[in-house]
Amino acid sequence: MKNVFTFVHMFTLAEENYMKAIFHLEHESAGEVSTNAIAESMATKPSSVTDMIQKLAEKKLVVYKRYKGAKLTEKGKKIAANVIRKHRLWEVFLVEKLNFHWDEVHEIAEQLEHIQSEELITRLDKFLGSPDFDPHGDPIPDKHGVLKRTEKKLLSEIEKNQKGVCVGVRESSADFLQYLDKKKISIGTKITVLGKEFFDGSMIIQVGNQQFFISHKIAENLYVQTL
Amino acid sequence: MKNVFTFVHMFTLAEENYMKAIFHLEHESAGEVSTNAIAESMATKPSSVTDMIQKLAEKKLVVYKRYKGAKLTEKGKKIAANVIRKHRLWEVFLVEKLNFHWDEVHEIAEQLEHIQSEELITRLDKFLGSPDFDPHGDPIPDKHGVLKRTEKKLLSEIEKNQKGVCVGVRESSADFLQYLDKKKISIGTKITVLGKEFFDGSMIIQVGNQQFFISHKIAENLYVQTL
DNA sequence: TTTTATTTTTAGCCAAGGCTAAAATAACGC
DNA sequence: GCGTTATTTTAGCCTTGGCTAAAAATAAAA
Repeated sequence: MKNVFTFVHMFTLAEENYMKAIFHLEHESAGEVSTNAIAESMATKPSSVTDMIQKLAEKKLVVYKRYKGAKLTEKGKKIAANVIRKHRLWEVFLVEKLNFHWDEVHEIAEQLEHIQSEELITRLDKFLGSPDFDPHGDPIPDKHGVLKRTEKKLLSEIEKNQKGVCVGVRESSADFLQYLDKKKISIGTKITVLGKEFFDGSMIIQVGNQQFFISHKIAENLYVQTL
Repeated sequence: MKNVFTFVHMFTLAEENYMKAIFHLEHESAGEVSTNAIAESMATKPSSVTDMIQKLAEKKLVVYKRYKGAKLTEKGKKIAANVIRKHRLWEVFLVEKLNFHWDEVHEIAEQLEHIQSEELITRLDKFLGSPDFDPHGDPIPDKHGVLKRTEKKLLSEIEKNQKGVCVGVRESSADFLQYLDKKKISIGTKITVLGKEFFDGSMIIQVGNQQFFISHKIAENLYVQTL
């Protein structure tokens, strides 16, 4: 079977970015995605978003009804997943091969994800050993656009005395990633919840032989797989 | 000393492509580069070129006088050399690491050369072992924009019974590169001129243990270093 | 249900980077 | 030197993807 991403049409940088944003927003909360939500996530204006989703609707990449938000079509979903696949593969490259730190790669991958060559991605994937996850623990869609679903929970959701292994981050700002580094937390790190405060959701956790306090804000941005 | 390519301003894709084209044309024949020549090399219209070189002139990237063509300033030259540096480093990556063939890499490198991150290029260069030449034998400018000058001649310029080692190609179309492959000629291949026809410039050459005829057109597109 | 607030869309404008057609300048041939 | 030809520039238009301001639709509150 031929690679699903062999499209006749190419898409502009802007189009790809819109589809990617909508894809992410659909996964955060199911159903239609609002114009405002897209605008906010892309740091642009709602009026610009309306323009673009109308164009995408004409190209059958999203389903759109006035005032009712947008939703990717199957075709749109596959294109978005492919952009995300490229983004995450490049992040692996940057970290594994060029020794970048996980908080430095996002911006560069935002550019690399738009390079147009399926052959390039096929070879890059092979070169990297066909990784399943990017350096932040996010799953890499396969060449058909399928995302491996993982059994991950937010650290904030797990109970006192339970253990988990860090599998990803919900937010990947440099600030947050640098905080995690300072605390020696990275993908694969084992975390034990020693105490949990009901009032504000803060926790005392054990990482290696260190025990320390973390706020709810931290706990709700860290994905773990319970052990 | 700080890296010369640490510019405050970023340039658009179109601006970078124009500077690159002018850089190449200046190296083909010294002096000002004509509007028409730029247009032809970029497959665009002379009127579009006039527009752009006027913008580049305002930004002090080229020197321009109406009807007199354009010439890169020192700043423009450095920017162009940096784009070329990136292009050629990426070509090395594609061939050496991803096992692309030398006739497949140009298009992809045309896209990759515009990725903006000096740190990325610094690390890529190191990862590749700081190569001096790209897969077509073209020299890679150093981080200050300096091109190593090489003692290369066209095969068509060397005399009967002389030997040379192939160091590059003047033209790098897929057709030409595939012809060379068929004849088992690549960078590093030793070539001996067994005979040379004055009338049409054709030659009989020896490559490995094969002897064969080549036209002038081939000979004037192959760079060799005489032995 | 009516008013008010919020969200979304429309209308009209802007810059970048293309294009064509026509005008201006330079170069060539005699 | 003068007309013809080739090159270059200008003027005006187009598309993409932004923006603001105002209008319209929906949602929330009274």
